[in-house]
Amino acid sequence: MSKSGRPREFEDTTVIDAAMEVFWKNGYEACSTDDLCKGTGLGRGSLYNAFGSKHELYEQALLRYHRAGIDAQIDILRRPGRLRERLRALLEWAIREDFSDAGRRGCLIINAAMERAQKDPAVERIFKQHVDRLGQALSEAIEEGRNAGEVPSGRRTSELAALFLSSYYGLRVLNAAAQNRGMADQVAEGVLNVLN
Amino acid sequence: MSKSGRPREFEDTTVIDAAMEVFWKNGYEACSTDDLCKGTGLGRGSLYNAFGSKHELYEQALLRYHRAGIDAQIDILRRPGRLRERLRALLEWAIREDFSDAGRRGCLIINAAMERAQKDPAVERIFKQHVDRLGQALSEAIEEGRNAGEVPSGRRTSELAALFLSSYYGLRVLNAAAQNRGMADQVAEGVLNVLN
DNA sequence: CCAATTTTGTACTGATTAATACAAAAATCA
DNA sequence: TGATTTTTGTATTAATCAGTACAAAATTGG
Repeated sequence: MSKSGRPREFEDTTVIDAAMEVFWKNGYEACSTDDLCKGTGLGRGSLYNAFGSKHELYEQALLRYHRAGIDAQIDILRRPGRLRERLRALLEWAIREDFSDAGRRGCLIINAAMERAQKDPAVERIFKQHVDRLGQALSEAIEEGRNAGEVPSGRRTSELAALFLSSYYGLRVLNAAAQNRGMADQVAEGVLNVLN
Repeated sequence: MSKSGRPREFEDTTVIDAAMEVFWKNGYEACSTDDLCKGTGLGRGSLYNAFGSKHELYEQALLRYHRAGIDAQIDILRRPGRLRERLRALLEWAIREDFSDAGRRGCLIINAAMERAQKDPAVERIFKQHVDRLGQALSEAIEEGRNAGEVPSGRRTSELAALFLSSYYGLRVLNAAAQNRGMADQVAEGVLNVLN
């Protein structure tokens, strides 16, 4: 064991959460290491000593957001009840997020993917995993709904899942950029009526 | 009239197109005025003399992309034929764009909106206009399809248009970030089967 | 208490940023 | 031709960038 030395004055997860807020608000390129110091309350020495670089901290923030977010979404999809109500709950959760007072930040994973997936393998990997897991959970929910007779025949699960997935991401993009609550509600209505 | 002085050695539209490519590839924050000089072939003097600032050039590039893009999309939706085929043509056009050799740039308007709509009124305005006009054209096409008996009854036009719109933007986001051709085709299939 | 170790804050680095200053170049008009 | 005007390229600016150097501070083990 190494001699322990001066103890850290912060919790890693607390700092990562604070950094997440900074990246969420500004994006990666438009946020400086100084913004991160101010947002986390750490000095440069501590921040670089603990996390190595702006990019490593970004990865940790994204990963943490990804894990918490995907769990929340999957939980909603696995709650008891009819398929239609579970899908509605997911859409309403997203709309609530996108129109919250926190101010138009959208979904950090989508923001990051649009800004950086093309040139940042870590971002691409996390986004793909996020999409994969949500798609998987959607497929399972739809299968259950089918077994309960809640899915119109003649529609494949994979195709319905793809439709929901794209609508869901489209909804979140429209929400983040256009902030039109009426349109958001119409999207949700249109999506759910696919099950009629 | 002012005395004419030394004539410009470039065409404005050509330079804006070149700048568009630079912004498209890099985004706004991650591209420097030097990148723009190299991409357009102009020196700093010419560039600033003609366009004023990085941001003004960005606006012009976005506006030009917006106008050309929305016209192309609306043209596709107004072509003769059944509604289903017109929608398919639009989706296939988008997929072709997103998987072209030009390399994973996605839709410049969506990229710009995700990066900047929140803090840049010009970007927000252009994005909203883009969405509005595409939504309008979708509604008109759906109405025509309805009159031709191609739309299942019990579905409102506004709601179908919102569903197509969100799916369309979601598709483009998924394409840009995940580059999964199989998923793209499934989305298209799922969207079109809403008309069954 | 002291050597060893780690964290912390600050000062600093060289690179890059958007934008400007300005003189030379190239045109028009008288 | 020469006064006037605009464009062009280059040099330069002040600010900001991500990251580092390093000594003081704070801990543990002996």
